[in-house]
Amino acid sequence: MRIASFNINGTRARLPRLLEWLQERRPTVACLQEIKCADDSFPAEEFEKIGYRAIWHGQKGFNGVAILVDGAEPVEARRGLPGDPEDVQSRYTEADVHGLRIVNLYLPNGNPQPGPKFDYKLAWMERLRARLTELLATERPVVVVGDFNVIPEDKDTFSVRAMQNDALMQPESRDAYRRILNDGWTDAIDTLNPQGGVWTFWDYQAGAWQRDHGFRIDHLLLSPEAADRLKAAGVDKEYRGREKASDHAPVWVELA
DNA sequence: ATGGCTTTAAAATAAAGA
Repeated sequence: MRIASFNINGTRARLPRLLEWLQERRPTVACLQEIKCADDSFPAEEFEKIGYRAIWHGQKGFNGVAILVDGAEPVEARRGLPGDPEDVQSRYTEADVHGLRIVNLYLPNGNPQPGPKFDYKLAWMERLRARLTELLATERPVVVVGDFNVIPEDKDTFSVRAMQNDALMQPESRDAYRRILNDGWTDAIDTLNPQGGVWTFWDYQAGAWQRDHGFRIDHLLLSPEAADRLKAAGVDKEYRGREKASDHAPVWVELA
């Protein structure tokens, strides 16, 4: 089965592109971020028409995550990241699909840094680590995907210098990501591409796509029970070059 | 680069993104 993650940057603006990708690539599970719509305006029926059932956690204007499953009903296991009752941003959802726990997240960007948005990002990452530790303890296959907004290492960006002051690659952001991995998660794309140079995001500005000025911030993390089943992982890069594309490309992992 | 585009919301600009 193939599990994909795609920051689509607006469901309505991107709907034809999204339906096209689903039909061409047919992932078993498609996790979406930045659906940018309220719960009652998510176009679930458009996905049902092509055979996908969905759960979603929307928010008017920005954020928002959804999990789509080919030919089966995702069973919602959690909505929202625990640890802060004051946090109302829609960035986290979990579902059970075919014996797997799927975690879909949209981690806060954190810019500008330093500042309250960066503090929120780091606090969110600690809350995430706490929740993922609970999931590791279940000793079940768990797949954690999404837009992490973290460039894990220097090999994951076209230019360290261009990004050096960005929240995505501050030492605090990287350390928090590393702490999560060290708990026992496998970064699927990094494991299969240890040399780096794999991008999942290209800015709309400054001809970043044309110059291949990208970086890797969309990640697929596997619990040990899921990592045992890892067959392949990759980026559907060509979708970034299409008309009205998102600034992210889909990423995916294939499990036995 | 002190955001060079692009989205949403909403009716002209503003916020947010990475």
